[in-house]
Amino acid sequence: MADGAPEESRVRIDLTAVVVAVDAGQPYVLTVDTTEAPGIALPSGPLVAGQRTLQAGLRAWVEAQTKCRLEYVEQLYTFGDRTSSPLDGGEGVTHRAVSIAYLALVSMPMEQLEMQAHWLSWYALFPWEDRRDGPHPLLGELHDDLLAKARPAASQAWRQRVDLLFGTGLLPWDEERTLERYEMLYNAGLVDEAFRDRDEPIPTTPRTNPGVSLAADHRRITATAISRLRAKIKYRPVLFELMPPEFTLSQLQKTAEALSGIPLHKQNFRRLVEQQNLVEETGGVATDTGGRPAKLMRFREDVLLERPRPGLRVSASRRVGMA
Amino acid sequence: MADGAPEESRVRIDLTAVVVAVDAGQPYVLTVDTTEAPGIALPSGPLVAGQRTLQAGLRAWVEAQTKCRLEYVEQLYTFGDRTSSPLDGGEGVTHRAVSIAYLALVSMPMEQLEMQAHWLSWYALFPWEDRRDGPHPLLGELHDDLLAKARPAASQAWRQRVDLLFGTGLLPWDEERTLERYEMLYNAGLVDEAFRDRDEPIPTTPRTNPGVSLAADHRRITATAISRLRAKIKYRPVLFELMPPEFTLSQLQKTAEALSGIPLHKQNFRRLVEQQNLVEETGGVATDTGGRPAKLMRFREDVLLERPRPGLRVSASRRVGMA
DNA sequence: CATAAAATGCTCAATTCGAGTATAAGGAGT
DNA sequence: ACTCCTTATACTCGAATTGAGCATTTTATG
Repeated sequence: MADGAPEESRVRIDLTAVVVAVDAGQPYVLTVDTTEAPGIALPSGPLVAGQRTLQAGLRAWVEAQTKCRLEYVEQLYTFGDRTSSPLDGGEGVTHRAVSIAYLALVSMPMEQLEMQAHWLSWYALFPWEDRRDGPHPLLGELHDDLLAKARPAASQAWRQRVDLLFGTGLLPWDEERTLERYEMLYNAGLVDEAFRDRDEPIPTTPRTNPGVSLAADHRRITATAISRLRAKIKYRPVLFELMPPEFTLSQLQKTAEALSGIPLHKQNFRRLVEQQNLVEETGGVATDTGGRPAKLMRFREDVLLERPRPGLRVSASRRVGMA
Repeated sequence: MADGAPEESRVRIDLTAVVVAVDAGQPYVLTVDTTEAPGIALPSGPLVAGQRTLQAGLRAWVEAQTKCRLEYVEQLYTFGDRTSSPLDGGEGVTHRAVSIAYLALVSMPMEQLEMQAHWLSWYALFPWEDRRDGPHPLLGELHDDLLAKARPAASQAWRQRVDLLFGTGLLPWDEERTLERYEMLYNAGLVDEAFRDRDEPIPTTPRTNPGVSLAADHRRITATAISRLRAKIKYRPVLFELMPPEFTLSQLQKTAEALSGIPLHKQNFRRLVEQQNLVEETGGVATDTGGRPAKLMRFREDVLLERPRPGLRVSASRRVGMA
């Protein structure tokens, strides 16, 4: 146990937020512009003395940088290994930064954000993760590029893993593996960060960087958030954190599809929501549907007390999405 | 973004490990004896300069303190809020510790541990979590004690939540909610740590502390590990990290039961394992079963490349366990 | 008033799942 | 060798869940 060794070094801790919102069926992350190279980053800042909890520190930073007030917040992961370059500051004290990342969900706020803050579509970061209209055209290219990276020796296992993650083959697409897919692309040198992190020039030869890059390891952190969120909507009612107080079942479905990136079977989706008793009618109707008006619903807060693990076990339609 | 403010404070980071092993159908955590009050703690130590990654630092500490070499390691959670007492050190530098907790799985090692290191049965820490022979006798008491804590105002919701977590009622037991149960007990002042953390004397009046206490927030960290592990065996083949190279299906089942704390239906368990193609026969048989010899199995490493989310979707027998 | 667009309701077959029954193959005791 | 006990393994059955599609209702639009 922690002998108070003199060698002990205090490191800097950054708090980083992936703030997610969905608007008009599109998912967004909250970003801030920076003056440095990549230009776009997640809101973040160092943990400072005054803050009573880590979360409080995070909220403060996000509000300061974006004027966005957080609601639901959960811890994601603590990064300390890779991208934070171990540039020692000098005399015995290590300056390596550890960053604690959080996932926050807000229902799209109408308030004006800070000037330098923007909502960035998360499929701008990961185009291949959007399969709502079938596999993304980019997927084929990525698949080929990845296979080209195989060292002949391990090529069998490599090929299998590529197929597993990017599934152009017989294996089903697993939408929760966003992080693993990003990491595979990173390791294969198919995203710009891979070169940037090693201070190599970004090659322009065979392809263009698929998706927008972010500062530091922020794109990786965002991938972590997506993986987590896509998994979590299946067993916890977090989806409702993204919804306005009243919504139609179609809007709810659109939100679920936006997050998971796959099309859902409409009738089965309703069945799921209803039999899980997640929502109740408000009495009102939405008439701007373009067809039969939809009943307005609200989340039943007390499901949290009733059901052991409420959530929407969404799964892709078998046909659709494989078009 | 992180303006290099002078106010910025460097905090101390502890790396803490929950090392899990299963032996003879019983789950254990690796502990070290300390000289301070609670006497027992998880292996842990501060993050120091030399270590290249957080995991490497963790492995080093655990090996140094226990002589146990880690295999599978995954990050659990970063604690910074609660129990780490915010005793400021003085002059502008905060001494609050953040601790990054890891879950490690090893197949029970035969090597001798360090003197002060021991394997502690995790149900010594959380007796109520073991329902392999039906609900633990302690559960009734806990349930009553918890209900007694209800402020009359919120009593309805409180009662529901108690029932949801400790389910003496109609709701099914959710073995994954170990952490939430521990936290409820903590908040209700039913575990000793609740008083210790506030420097209050530990009351002896109504009851005895259910389960063994650990140093600092280590019991909470262990609860987090259990929750995570119980969830994870359902969708990733982590169970095999705890098994010897060859094993029988019964041993595998015993291990699954040890972790999840619930009895499983034997025939269905085999069906699951087989249809998931998680294992293959080695050819050998185990004759020390006390009955018909069992075929020896080994884990099929390549399932990691084949199936999208291999795991054992274990679920309790409906009858058994409610005895 | 016909038509299009959604919303909502219902059916059906294929799996999956919980549970139970039946059979096989050893060892221990007589 | 035979009986009994114990565990392993095989197979069956009904209920619940799930993927998919068809049918009907209710609006707005032209």
